[in-house]
Amino acid sequence: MAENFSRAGNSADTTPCSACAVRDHAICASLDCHERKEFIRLGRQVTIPKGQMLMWEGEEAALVANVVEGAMMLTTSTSDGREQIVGVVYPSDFIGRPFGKESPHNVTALTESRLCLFSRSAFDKFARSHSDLEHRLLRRTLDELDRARKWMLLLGRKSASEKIATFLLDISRRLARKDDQDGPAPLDRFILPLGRQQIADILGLTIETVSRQLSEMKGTGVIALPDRRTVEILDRPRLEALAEQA
Amino acid sequence: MAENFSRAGNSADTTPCSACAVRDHAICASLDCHERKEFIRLGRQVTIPKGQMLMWEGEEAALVANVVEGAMMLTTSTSDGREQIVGVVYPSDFIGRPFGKESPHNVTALTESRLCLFSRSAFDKFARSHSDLEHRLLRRTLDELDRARKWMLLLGRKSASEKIATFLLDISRRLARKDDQDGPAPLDRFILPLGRQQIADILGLTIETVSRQLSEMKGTGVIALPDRRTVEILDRPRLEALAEQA
DNA sequence: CGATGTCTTGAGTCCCGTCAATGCACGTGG
DNA sequence: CCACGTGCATTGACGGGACTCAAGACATCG
Repeated sequence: MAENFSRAGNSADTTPCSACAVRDHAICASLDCHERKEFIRLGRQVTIPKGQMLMWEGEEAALVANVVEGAMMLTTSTSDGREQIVGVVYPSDFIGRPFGKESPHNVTALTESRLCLFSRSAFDKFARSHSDLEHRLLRRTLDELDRARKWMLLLGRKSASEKIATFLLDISRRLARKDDQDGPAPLDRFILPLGRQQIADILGLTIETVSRQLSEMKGTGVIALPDRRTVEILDRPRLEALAEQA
Repeated sequence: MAENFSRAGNSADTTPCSACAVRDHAICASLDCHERKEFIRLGRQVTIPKGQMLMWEGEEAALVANVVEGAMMLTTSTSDGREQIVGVVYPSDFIGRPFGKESPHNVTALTESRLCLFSRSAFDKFARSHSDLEHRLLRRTLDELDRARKWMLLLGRKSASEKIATFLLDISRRLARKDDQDGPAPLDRFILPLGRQQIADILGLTIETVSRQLSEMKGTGVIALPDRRTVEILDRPRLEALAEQA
């Protein structure tokens, strides 16, 4: 299934990890030099083109991966086609469903992405015998759970304008460490890895409502929209007020 | 803080676990006899009265626990008081935030509940040195994450009637193993551990909409409502159709 | 330069939230 | 025992916020 992805790893390079940008942030950080060599032999580096799906909801969960570069989304949908994005992952994040039979959601590349890809069965076995790796995966999963639950408050209880404001603040924080090597300060200007429809699918809105709310905020001078993919936050305090920050 | 909870453990009983109903389902199942004795010494059994809050959002995450009996809810709220229930836990489920500084949500007893309570720091230390326990906690957390993400689809994309139908089916499945020792078959008649407002807070609706939808379903003969806390599913296939099961 | 996909804007509708009154069960005390 | 208060739940009337449907604008690319 994944055989047609281009192999990015150069076979002359014995340790692709040494040049890895996310080595110290991903779950691999728990491994020492020797373990890492063993681990890397189980997987391979692949590049996924924008828009390509890597895992399917309900299919066998055959793969897991670390995101090295790019952005991907996790989605589910109802039988009649309504979609909901249930997560967006960035470099150093982990994807796939360890210790599970089937994938609980679709995984699709939002931008061209580089991954460190493993078969789930090999990963599971390795993880079970390296408890530091499991520990790190546990912490990551607990963080993801917190994030998902916080998002449930947004989906269930916030208005369209609050949703948009919260989304912009959230993404400005999450993009901070990646696009520029800017430190942890949130960005005031960034390029969305998502189109309008995808923003709608994250927030539980329609594309028209997203568009209208963004135009509204542009009109009141809270943000600027230099082009359709770029957002500039002009008045962060006002945006935070709109988001009803908890 | 938790000093005023009644101690349920009888000091003459050296192994409260031997009589524990959830011993083989909770994370403790990963421990052998010796480990379990060591583990139990770190914690204590407590009983929480209905309505009592055990953890507060944003407060220091000082406690973790296994639920032995009863039901509890996890909630968050906006600064202006809108509430969202982000999880409901039943016997054998785990609560609290290991390896974290602060609790990400409130935890409140829906019914009188018995817990196996631990200080987080002691639990963290014990878990770090017992990787089977951590493994089991990891699996549980991954399951919870799947569940939370599935709920995001409901919150973001489903209509009021679909929400109610999905909720009823979900709770009939989750109550099955506990109320009666009935096996895994979902119940067709059960007592809600939640009031109307709490159902609304789970589904991202208002109490009035919940009430109207339930009355509607009662009117069409899909369910019966013998009293305000009891639900009887009369026509499960039709209820499943209403839920737009994925 | 069309062709196509994406986004914006407008007009109209409807679902669900809001406000308000009523109903029902339960407990307390006169 | 009934009167009364309290806390939930139900039901109705109404309005508004977000969805739906439908053009039109804009960008990108062959």
